[in-house]
Amino acid sequence: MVEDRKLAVLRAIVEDYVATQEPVGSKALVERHQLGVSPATVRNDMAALEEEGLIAQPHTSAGRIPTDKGYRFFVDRLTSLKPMSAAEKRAISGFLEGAHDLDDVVQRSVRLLAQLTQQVAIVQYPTLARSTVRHIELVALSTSRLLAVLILSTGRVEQRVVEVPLELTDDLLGELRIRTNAAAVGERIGEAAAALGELPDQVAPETTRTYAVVVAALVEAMSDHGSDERVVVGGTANLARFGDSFEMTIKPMLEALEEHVVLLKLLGEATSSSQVTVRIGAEGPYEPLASTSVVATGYGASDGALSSLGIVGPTRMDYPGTMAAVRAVARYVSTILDEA
Amino acid sequence: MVEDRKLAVLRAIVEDYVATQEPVGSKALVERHQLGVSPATVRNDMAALEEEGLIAQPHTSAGRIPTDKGYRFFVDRLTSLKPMSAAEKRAISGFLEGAHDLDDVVQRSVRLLAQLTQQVAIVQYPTLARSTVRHIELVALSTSRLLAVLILSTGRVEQRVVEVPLELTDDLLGELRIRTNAAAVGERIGEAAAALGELPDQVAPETTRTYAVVVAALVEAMSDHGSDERVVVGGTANLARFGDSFEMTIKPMLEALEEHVVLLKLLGEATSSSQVTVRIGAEGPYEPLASTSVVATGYGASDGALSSLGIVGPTRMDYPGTMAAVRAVARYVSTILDEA
DNA sequence: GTTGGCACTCGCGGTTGCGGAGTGCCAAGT
DNA sequence: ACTTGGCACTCCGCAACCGCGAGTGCCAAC
Repeated sequence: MVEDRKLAVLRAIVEDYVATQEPVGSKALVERHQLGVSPATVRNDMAALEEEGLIAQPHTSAGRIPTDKGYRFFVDRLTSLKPMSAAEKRAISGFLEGAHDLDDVVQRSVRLLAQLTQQVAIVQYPTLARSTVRHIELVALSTSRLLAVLILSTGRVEQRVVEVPLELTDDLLGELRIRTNAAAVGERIGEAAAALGELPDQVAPETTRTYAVVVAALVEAMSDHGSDERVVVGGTANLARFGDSFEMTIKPMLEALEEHVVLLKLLGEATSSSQVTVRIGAEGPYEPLASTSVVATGYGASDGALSSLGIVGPTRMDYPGTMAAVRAVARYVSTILDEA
Repeated sequence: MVEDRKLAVLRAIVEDYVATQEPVGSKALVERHQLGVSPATVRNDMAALEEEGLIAQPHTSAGRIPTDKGYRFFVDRLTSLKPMSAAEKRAISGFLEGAHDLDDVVQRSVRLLAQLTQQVAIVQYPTLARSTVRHIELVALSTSRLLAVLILSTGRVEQRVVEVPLELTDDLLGELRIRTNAAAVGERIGEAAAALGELPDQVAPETTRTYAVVVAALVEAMSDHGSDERVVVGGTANLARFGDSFEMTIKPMLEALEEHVVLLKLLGEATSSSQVTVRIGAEGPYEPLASTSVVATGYGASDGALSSLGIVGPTRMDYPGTMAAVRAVARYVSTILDEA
């Protein structure tokens, strides 16, 4: 079938270009892949593929390279994730095994992902939206200041120092502790914030203001880092391996990596899906990264996708391998979070 | 005085080279600075400076650039920190004002430092060694697991999940909580760990193992992140401004920035001193960074230097400005920590 | 629809040839 | 004892040039 061979040619071009990083010509193609046809035939196919906008030549009389559209086609139709080898699986679980902390899990995931894909890895902290309040602890610092500690089911801990208008006695502190915990523990942060918000009205008038400031701090701790989510980046050293134009790729990339808001936007699309999402070149929302791709997926405990992780690298990358690695890491991290 | 002029020439060379990033010749020098002598005279001085190893020429018949030794001389003898302008001071305190978290303080400091110096900024988390235990909280997760939360005077919070061999009752948990707090609160982590270590022997035999595992987790939380200190990096995008050779400077830098152990070593020398320390080029312990300099200083609450922060950049940098910025940020951060 | 042949294109690497900035040295001046 | 102008020399950087070779498109034959 002619159509079939054209696609085989596209696949071969993508694979060779990814491997060698050089435009690939018709002759080299038939040598490296068993297409069973002559270079001339391949040339005809290439002309057709170019017509369709799937490949392009950097200059007349050079080999072809895939266009963004070509990669898109390749990813969507010509590839299936290659499963991880047993050794790789062992490496992954081994790497994530020893984590005792939420911070630690995230940290290790980034490192792992960067190492596995040889790209720049990005991991978003588990979103708080779905997490519940595990415990609230209030510690007196002086007679007028206390430390409010908020412990969430994801293992995240937030803390705020609060100045209170009333002198802090043990009794008052105990009462605060009991009431805030009663109102919030076990609730999702949305409901917890609401329940806490009503507390000040339910207590003796002279303590209303005190309750109000403490509650305000807790609610702020919930919403603050809850919506303004954090990301961690790793494997920046892999930028050095890109060999791509510094100005075009590396510089904008470094700038983007500093802007966590941008990263969140890049990952954002993938958060909701447990599929691996691929954004190729200029498909994304952020122009400076027009010559890079993002491979990302949602992850999280079994009660629904909580957050996302992924990698960003040059459009010319090993999509099947990268996608498989991203998926594998996401799954393992999800399991770990489930256990905790 | 001839000696004086030679030093003026060295200073001029450093300043011009830092500004233009190009080898500076005798003619350009007399034009840009009022040296009051002819180019020929400057050439003689330059020859002398080269003799002493303070400057060098990249190739015959090019201008001169300072050597590491030249920079050293410049930093040690020819420069004094230029004080921050009022506007800069305001910017600094404004930037750090709104921080409510230890994480937040560190995060903001990195950003601030990176922005101020236009270099890559590194901030080490306040060391735990001198900090004291503020509170220990134990929360039951199930009948056999509890979450141990350790709150330190620096505002740092560590947490560990512990599997206990005994069924957890409220009584047991309360007892654990009271005893661990009694043993540890107010102590430096060294003493706290020691005091906690004796706890298991002082309780009813059937609870000894339970105490032991909880204490082990707490002690581990103290020592773990206490010795293996954490650092935060920011302003990587400034690498792009270096314009230096990618292979020589940027690549090893990216690699070093990933290796937090290396960064700690780089900052390490400065931790103990409240002076601003400058390490120029190959003076440092890490060969790949032979063409970069580190400007760092200790910072921390008034009870002694706790930690360190600084920047790393190309040897060709504005030392006076950078040193001033590093010192200013360190001071402000120290004040903030003192208040908390 | 496939294939071999052929003329053509064009980027890349190496070479060559200035121009200019900068130097070192020397002899003269203060 | 320094400083200075002059001068010959060096060598980098840049631009132009050239030839090679990979690769293409097209066509005529199968």
